[in-house]
Amino acid sequence: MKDLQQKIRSFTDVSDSDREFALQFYKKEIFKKGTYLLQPGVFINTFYFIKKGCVSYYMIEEGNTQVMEFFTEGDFFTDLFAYIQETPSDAYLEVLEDTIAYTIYKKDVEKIFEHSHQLERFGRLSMQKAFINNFQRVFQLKNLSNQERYVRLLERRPSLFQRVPQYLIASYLGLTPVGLSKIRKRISTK
Amino acid sequence: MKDLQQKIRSFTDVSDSDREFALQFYKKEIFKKGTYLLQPGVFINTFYFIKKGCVSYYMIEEGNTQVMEFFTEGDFFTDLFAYIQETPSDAYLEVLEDTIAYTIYKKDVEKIFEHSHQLERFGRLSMQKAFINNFQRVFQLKNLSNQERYVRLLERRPSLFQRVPQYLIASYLGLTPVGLSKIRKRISTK
DNA sequence: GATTCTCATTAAACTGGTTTAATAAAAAGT
DNA sequence: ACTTTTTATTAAACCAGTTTAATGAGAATC
Repeated sequence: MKDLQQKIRSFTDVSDSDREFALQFYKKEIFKKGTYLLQPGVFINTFYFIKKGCVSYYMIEEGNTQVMEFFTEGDFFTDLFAYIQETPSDAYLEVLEDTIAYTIYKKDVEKIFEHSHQLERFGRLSMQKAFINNFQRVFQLKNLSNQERYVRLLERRPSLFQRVPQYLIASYLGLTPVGLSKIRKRISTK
Repeated sequence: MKDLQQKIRSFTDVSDSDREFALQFYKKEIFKKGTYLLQPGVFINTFYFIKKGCVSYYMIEEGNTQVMEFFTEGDFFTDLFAYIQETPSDAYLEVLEDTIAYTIYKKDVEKIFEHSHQLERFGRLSMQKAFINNFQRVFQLKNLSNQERYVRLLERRPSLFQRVPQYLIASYLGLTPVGLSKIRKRISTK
């Protein structure tokens, strides 16, 4: 759990004993490609940390798959919207590659935050991080063209294009596969 | 500061003494229409709570004003992105109506979170709220048509249309004024 | 090795927006 | 009250995407 320890440390200073307390609740799990960690209508009470692998977070709106996010190595994730609000999810979490993750139940996460002021702070800073990520998403969706968003994704997460089919990336960018293909062509011929 | 007290209470249980501790740092301020609370290049070290009035949060991208949010009565706000990251802002916070707000400095916010575990938790839950708001924004930008977003805004924040010029609402929705006008016409003639 | 399935590209017709510019109406300033 | 400024609508030309359908190429299955 070195990677998980390191991740926690990257947010804020937590004492060794606090970190030990937190880590005891995590358990390592392996998920096969094609597994659903979550489906619509279900309550989600698990938080995940990816050690190795890739998971997509998407919804189906009027028959169209809408990819909200891809999670990869080093990401903490869950359907945070349903998790926080404690409502049935509208989303899928689908394992795109064989994945190794550390998992923890919400009730244990709450025990951790309850355990000390420092760990509660870790919780606040984690939420800040989640906010920042999401804010950048809003910024890009609102203020950048589809082409600009494609180019940025290519720059910032190039490995995604190696491991995820293009039609899912198109959906993530808010495009159809045809639309993305056109953009790629436009770029390559100039 | 009844409204501010109530707002804090709505997040989590905080003892009377903790609440007193927090409230001491807020001061009431009045801002005239047209005032900028923030401009690009500046560090923001203030958090605001609106008692009465309206403030827009926008950026200028390639010459175009891009409204990210409107804040009104009962909203906690700042340029949370620049505030968290402690980087110079890219944004404006412009007072759209004469506004009464309670303001607090970041260093005092940090004192508050430091003061007790319960207040730290209040901080975490506030961040969760900010995340949820922003998540819904991503959802709508990605998965709804412009027309659907317009209709929803009309339903959910009808008073905005009374107090904010339409071209700013267009920008908030990710449209030009001409585009919004067309959508309004399309809806009214069916 | 042949077949099937999945995925990316292309073409053609279409659509919901944009840009630019003109007009009208309302609000603000003198 | 008159003028100026701000805001919303409309029209016309345009464009970046969509939808549908066909084609091709690679990977998986038998």
